[in-house]
Amino acid sequence: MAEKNEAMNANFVENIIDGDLKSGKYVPEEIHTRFPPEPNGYLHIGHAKSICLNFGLARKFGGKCNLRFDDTNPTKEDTEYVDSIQEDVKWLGFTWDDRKFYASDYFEKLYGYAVELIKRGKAFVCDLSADEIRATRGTLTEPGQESPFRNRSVEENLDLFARMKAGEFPDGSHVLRAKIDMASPNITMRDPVLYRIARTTHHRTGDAWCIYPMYDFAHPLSDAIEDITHSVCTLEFEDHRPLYDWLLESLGFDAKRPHQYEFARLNLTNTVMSKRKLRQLVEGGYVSGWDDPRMPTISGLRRRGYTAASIRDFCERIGVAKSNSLVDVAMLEHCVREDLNENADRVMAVLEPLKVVITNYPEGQTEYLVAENHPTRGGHRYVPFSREIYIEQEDFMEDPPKKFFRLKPGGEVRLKHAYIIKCEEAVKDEAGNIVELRCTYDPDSKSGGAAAGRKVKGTLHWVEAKTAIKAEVRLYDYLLMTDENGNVPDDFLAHLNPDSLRVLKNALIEPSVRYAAEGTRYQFLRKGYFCVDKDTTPDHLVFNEVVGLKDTWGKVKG
RNA sequence: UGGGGUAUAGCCAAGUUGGUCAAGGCACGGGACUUUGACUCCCGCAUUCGUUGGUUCGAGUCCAACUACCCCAGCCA
Repeated sequence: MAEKNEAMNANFVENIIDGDLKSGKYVPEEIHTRFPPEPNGYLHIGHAKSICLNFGLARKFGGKCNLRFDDTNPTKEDTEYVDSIQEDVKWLGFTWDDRKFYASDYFEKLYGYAVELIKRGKAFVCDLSADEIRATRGTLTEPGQESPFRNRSVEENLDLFARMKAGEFPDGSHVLRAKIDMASPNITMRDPVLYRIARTTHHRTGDAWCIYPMYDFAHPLSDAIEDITHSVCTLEFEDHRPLYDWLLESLGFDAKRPHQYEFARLNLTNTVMSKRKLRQLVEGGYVSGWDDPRMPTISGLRRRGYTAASIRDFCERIGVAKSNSLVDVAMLEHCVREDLNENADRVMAVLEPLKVVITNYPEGQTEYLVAENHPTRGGHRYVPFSREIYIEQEDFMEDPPKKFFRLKPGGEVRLKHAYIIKCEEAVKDEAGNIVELRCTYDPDSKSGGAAAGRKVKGTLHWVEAKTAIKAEVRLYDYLLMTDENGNVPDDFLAHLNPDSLRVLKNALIEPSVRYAAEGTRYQFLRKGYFCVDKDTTPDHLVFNEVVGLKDTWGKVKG
């Protein structure tokens, strides 16, 4: 299925690792990456790209990939998220074995490194307020000014830092800063803050600490502690690489220390990807939750019916590079279609039913017709057929355009797995709406029968009236509308698609799916792929549309 | 007259040290097949690699200048 990518091109990170292997810097087993989410939100398809890259690299080279929660900011983090993140990574098909770590595991060691940095004269405690630090940082074009506390003695810094840790100072009164260069053109290097005081209960360390390391300090050291060789992150951290290197070198890590490499994050058409915007959609009630099937979250895609394999395949196909890009969501859809075409059983469901009475079919008779479950993988089931059936409303037109291969007055059409029928009459109500079709069937045209060879142009799906199961079917369209370039404008809430969800309460489905388990995926013949939703109960089936079938006719008729 | 990045078809994206190199996928168009207008299968889709110069027998690949876009002034990550 979706994993036949041996021929895929290597991305630039693989090339770098290849180089490190060829130069003898590392042997394959040493290649070590990590996926470092902050547990402050749900994972989305953009994270999937990073997960596939990091775990994929380790798998490809025979190394390891750690799962590491970057939990250095207790004000935003919660165990709710660490649980969902683990579930999502596992579901995507990756394992960290016994290598689940937390930056908070290293708080003690990190503190030690900070002390060492002070001893080496490369960090100092600064008493400036946040506002003062900001005011003295300079601008993009002007250098900053050195803090008046920059030249404190090592002893004084050690004492102050210990007292920060001991809780002697109020939040915000002191920070530990690296002593680098206030005139650096790279703002990240202008004596960056390494530790801040925050009396917040941490989801894992509780109230043990009142000082917490900043990402820039914790990340490179966590990487080093775990023997990470290739620390892959997104483009916006490119400016931080000099600091990453400075810290490791200042603390004396050797030539095999970790190195940071950056790639472009994923952008998708018709989608927003930032945690902030996704949160707005959830909290504003625009969607039903983080796992709303229209959300680009892993949990949303999973509920929608996307397979893990199709998401992995997608991540493989889009590649990994350094240029900002916007991937057409059609690529993602293509990946599920390909997977489900191969792996989903076919079944017949009529989404918007129109009753058909076959007038020359014996009243009270029911026959069970053989129906293949899959065109190439085989398997079969029996579907009931009798005098009254339902077809799709859109499959009948009283006055159709040219090339309409479906039912029309006097026209013939094949019923999949069954007979050829001919439309004799369209029955209307007082308002002129077509409410029922009266047809005749050709008994010799039975599917698989001796005289089944007769060809008619169209083939329709259908369900038998008495045995059909009523179901709720949820049809989806893109949550957001885009401009001509495929971009969702910044005021995305003004571009919500009002028709992103359509609920059909009167769909009718063949009886074979009555006991389908949550998560089961089918192809509803001629319509698309559908997945049993978790809202399903023993007497109420609910399906989500995963993705529609490609529809050439839809394009023709416009 | 801050720094860091990126520019190859509508969208992703390959192009090792310059020499049939303009891969592949998505989308799109045409055709074949079809008891899913699906699938599958053919065929088409950049004389051109952001621009302009230059080096060279030869440049997407080297040099120069220019242009466009993205990121950075959290005690967020």
